[in-house]
Amino acid sequence: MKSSLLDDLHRAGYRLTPQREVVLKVLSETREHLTAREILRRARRRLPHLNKSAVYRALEVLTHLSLVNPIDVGQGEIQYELNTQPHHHHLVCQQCGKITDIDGHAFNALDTILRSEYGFAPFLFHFAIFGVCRECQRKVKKDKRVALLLTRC
Amino acid sequence: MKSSLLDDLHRAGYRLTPQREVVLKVLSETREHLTAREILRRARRRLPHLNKSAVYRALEVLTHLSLVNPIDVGQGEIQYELNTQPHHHHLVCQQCGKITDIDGHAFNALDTILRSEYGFAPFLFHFAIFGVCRECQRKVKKDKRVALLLTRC
DNA sequence: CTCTTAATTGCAACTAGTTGCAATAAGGAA
DNA sequence: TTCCTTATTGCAACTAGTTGCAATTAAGAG
Repeated sequence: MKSSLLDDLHRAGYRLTPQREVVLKVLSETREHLTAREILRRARRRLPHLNKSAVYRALEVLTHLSLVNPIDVGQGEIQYELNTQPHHHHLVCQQCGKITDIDGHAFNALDTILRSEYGFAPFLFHFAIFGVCRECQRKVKKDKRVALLLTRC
Repeated sequence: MKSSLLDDLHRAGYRLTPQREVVLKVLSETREHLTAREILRRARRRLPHLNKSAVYRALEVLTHLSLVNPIDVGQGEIQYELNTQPHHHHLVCQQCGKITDIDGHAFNALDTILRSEYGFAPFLFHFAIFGVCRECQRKVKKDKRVALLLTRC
């Protein structure tokens, strides 16, 4: 795994640094989504003087190599996960914050249309889609503001 | 239009303030996408002591009322536009930055699947989809880093 | 192994956007 | 109109994330 990472980096003109290695290692030790702050905290156990810029820049490179997925759930900090199962997405409920993972097939038709009609090659892995989950749809009728939002959709 | 805005606000429990009015007025005077900073700059011509927090909070409320669409093109500042034509989306080329507007029909299948299979009511208006446009797809083969990214999709 | 050079890091300053709170003001009731 | 309640504002401090730059270091060449 280490040599394959090295190859990936070199093929793309990057260098293998301890900072990049430790960021990837932290992500590979959990199945959770981690924020950059949490990644920094855990990575410092191994590399105590690691700087937050290095973490953000490592995450950028690893994302570029498709080893890591950033997930913006619209609640402040961006979350990162290792790209193990490709083509899954996230449904983010704007009422309760619950995140549901779904596989990629829901996006097949969209992908086809964008490529054929617009000649556009979309990056459709790891999308966050905002909306209201089943449970919250029952509750929202009590909330005037949310009800207004839903009627406009 | 002003009385309809007032109704919309009141129905949702909000108040009509000069700050909210001037933010909407600025957006209604252009067809461009404006950043919060630019909205503040233009709004201060009418309301010189307007504060940036008020602009962000007004944009939040107007978005909630579906009068304004925020568009995150992934390049720093979020852009805002008046919600005149509903259900259009934005294809953002990550190579050249070009933004192409598309109508909503490409999302119909996705919407149907999310509702029927997951019971999830998605907010699918005004999506920004990242990818590579037709023109840039011809150029990227020269760039090792981008080529690697494309082969992984 | 040493040299070289260009990628990368750490740092500090910066940006966009958010938040807590006291002061203000919208707007309904009398 | 005046009063009252509560939403909203302005401000200042804060957060997540970015950037410019000098110092460091990966890694290929000799």
